[in-house]
Amino acid sequence: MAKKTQQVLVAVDNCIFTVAEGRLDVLLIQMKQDPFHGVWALPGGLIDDGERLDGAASRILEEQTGLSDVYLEQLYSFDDESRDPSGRVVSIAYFSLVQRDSLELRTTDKYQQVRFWGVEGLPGKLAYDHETILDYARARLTAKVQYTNVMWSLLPEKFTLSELQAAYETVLSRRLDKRNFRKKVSSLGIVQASGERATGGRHRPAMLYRFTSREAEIVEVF
Amino acid sequence: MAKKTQQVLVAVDNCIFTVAEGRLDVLLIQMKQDPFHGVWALPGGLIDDGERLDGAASRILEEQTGLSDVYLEQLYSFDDESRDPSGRVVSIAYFSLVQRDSLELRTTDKYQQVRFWGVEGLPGKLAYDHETILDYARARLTAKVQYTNVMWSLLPEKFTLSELQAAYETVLSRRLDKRNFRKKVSSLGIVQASGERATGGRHRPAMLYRFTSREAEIVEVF
DNA sequence: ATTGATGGTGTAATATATACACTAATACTT
DNA sequence: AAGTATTAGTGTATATATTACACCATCAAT
Repeated sequence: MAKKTQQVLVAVDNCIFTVAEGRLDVLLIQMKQDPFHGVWALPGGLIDDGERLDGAASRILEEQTGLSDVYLEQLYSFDDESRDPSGRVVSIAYFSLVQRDSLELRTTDKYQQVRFWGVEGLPGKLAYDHETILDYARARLTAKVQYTNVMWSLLPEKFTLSELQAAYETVLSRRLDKRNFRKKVSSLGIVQASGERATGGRHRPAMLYRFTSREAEIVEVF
Repeated sequence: MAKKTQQVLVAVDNCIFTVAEGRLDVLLIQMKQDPFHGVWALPGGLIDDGERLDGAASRILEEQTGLSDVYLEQLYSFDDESRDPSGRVVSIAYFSLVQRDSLELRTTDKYQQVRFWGVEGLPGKLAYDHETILDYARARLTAKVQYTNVMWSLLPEKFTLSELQAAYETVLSRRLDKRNFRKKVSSLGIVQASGERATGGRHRPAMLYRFTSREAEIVEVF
């Protein structure tokens, strides 16, 4: 491809999901600078020269939210002409699932705040075309949990089967049958008992499980 | 996102598949200009200012191969630093399935030739990172025919069930049972008998079917 | 009339998915 | 110590989906 210049910039945006209290949450930052003063947005920004797309996604996520070591998966490219009022920007979106505990969020003085918001209770319209990106990411997430074991990235190392089931129910927005759920995960072999039990509940203690593999795999879950 | 300039260009590349004689073929052009003189490549190029990504993909496909009105689906973005020797180029790849008959291929004087090649018999190493893109597209294609009705874009309006089965077998690289195949497609309701029969074979004439819908749909085929 | 080639059909066995209800073990309360 | 509230944990019967498998039908060509 020939040498040339273009009036187009390349950016990345990150859709980071987590599950908390039966809610699917997405990580947003609140903008400070016009034209989006006070508006919430997905963490994102322009790539640097010489920087790979996924490297840029990780760097920008860390800068804007404090999250590091997140496995980001490329989602889709968005290039609506009007998606960025400052000019033509093509954005390559990334998405990820993280476990909410063990996160310390912090942002820089370029942004007002960073926090998770329930996807059904967003703080108003998002900046840019970020609602389009979020919808696309949610659809991908719903599809993805059904044929891969990505759910591991949402859960701590050890978890109960009820917690795993609740995570699936939240992402899929539907209830699952407890016995059938357990039959399925055990026949798929994606989890194994750790021997330990969850302590402290006002009820029978639950066995703690762990994932047999924390690699990305295709498993046809639900 | 702030005003800024970047040392990165945006391109699109197209992976156009078809099936012929039991082979999965991909459309390639033969380059004329160095550093890829004589080397085959996927049709692709830089986007124009003000042009949408999918518009650029269609335009470039038409310019370089003569194909128009092809439904292109965005595949993935590739940004290996060394993918283009002339500098940093991010390429958004598109892919499609087309029916081979009724195609008139032509290219411009910027390229030597355009033609389909069997994916298992490529004419040497491809230009850029186009083998990576092709591998990715093949994986997507294999996955996609199994849970959508995209196969329609590979077939003419009317076709026999044997032709449909052969197309699936080629894309999936495995044989399917004739009776089970027919049971499945009829229970899915994705095809309907046209009433007409295929003529001219030295054998019993086959019923011609057509797809009930030529819209993209999720159907869980195989 | 025969031959060669592809079209077209059904059933039984197995595997998978679904619906459904009770007992077990703990913490807390009285 | 007994009772209560709460979540953990388990099995079976039914329905649905998948798989394996073999023969006759219909045409063109000879």
